[in-house]
Amino acid sequence: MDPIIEPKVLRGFRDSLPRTELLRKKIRNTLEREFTLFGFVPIDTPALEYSEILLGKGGGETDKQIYRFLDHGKRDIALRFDLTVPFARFMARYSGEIILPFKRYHIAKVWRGENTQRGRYREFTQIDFDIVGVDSASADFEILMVMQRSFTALGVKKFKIHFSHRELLKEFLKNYGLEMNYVSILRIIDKTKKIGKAKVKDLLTELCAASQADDILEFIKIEKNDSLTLNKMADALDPDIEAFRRIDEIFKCIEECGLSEYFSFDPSITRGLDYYTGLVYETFLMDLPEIGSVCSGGRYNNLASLYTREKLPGVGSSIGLDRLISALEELKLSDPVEEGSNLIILFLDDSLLAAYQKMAAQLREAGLSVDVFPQKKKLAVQFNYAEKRTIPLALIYGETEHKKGVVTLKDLRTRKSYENLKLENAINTALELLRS
RNA sequence: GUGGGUGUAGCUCAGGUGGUUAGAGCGCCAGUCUGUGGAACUGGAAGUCGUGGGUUCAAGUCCCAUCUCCCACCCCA
Repeated sequence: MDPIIEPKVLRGFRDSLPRTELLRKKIRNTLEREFTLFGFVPIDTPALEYSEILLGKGGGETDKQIYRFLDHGKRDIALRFDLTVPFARFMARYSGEIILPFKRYHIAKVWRGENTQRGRYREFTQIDFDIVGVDSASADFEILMVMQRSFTALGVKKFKIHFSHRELLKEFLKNYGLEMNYVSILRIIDKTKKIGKAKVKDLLTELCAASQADDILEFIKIEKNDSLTLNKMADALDPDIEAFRRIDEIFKCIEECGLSEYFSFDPSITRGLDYYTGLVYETFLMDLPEIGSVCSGGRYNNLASLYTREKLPGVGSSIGLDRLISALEELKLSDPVEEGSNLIILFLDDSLLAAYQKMAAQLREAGLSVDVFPQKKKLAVQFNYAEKRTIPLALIYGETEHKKGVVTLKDLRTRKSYENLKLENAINTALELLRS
């Protein structure tokens, strides 16, 4: 005998069993329905791109742990590690055909060769949605509302979208002459929720004076309510700057739509990525704060600068589907998915094989999803199979039924039989039982 | 990438200080039961002890390497 090859999968990669896959599909459908209600349209891009496209000219591969290799034609290529960079390339390529403002969503797998951990894989699905081609409060708010609607549609009740505006902090740091450390300071502040204020202060004092670190921490603190927080910031800065006006307008939208309970102005939100220029936000599940943000993003003023001279502002958001699913499961918000069909036709007699298939076709015509047990076996085995696959109904048709020209329908959930039914009556009864 | 832990049948786990053919429960298959299943009983299949080396007369048990998963850092989704 040949040796057996172990059916293993690559580290950080996973199979998805029907139960999981059905759940993923359901969540995708829910989200896609929301996106569509807002007028977003789907796009897709290739998994593989020229490395130059993904890495930029400098080829800063260090951070992203990109899967990169030569193909058979010696092309230097790589697997996409996010959906934003391919989107930028996409926009540059089709700038002539796409009508702006453009609202798209993109649900696809991405790959990163990073070290694995629970909820962190090397292949995972990302859900991005963006509005590009405008820089306006309306677009900013619309993205926030898509997020709010999406989580509500998924059945999440207690969540909060924390948002801020990067310009505010930038201005603040400029006053202190710290703008050259802008990005490093942003990254440190971004960790506040995770590592706590004391540690953040330690890290900050490596970059500036201790008193300045205190001032920064004071600046990013959330006050009792949003307007107090805003007032504090307005006192520290020139209250006339554009960022305040933008935040004001967003607040008006939130209030007007009655969504205040879902939003919180939080100056400690900065996002680690350096391409954000305006609004930034993260979403937290109140019953599961430890998993961090489940949906975040922000405004950028130049999406595709690497690939085109055209300036393309936008605002967008990204959800990690895998993390979202494990969160929903932990919160018991993902109702168990039925993986079976509606009805199974039991196999009692070899001579009736064709009759079973014909009946199945008729039942499917009526909109039922139908399994035919594929071979003759003990009834107990057939019933057990149906039960394991959570098939609620069974159709029994053997010699006795065949002679009488009737069928027996059985509700496997209640174990109640409905005998001597004509097939049409059985179909109606089945549809009725499924509705209950 | 750095540091720590882990790995025995499909699943959950037993297997003091190395010693003959590696066990249990659940699950699976078959039968008792020629057309109405969740019970019981009887029997059965199933394990390269993660993988590869080494030490030893002898290794699931000790040593080394490697892989997996988990935890922290990093980074983020």
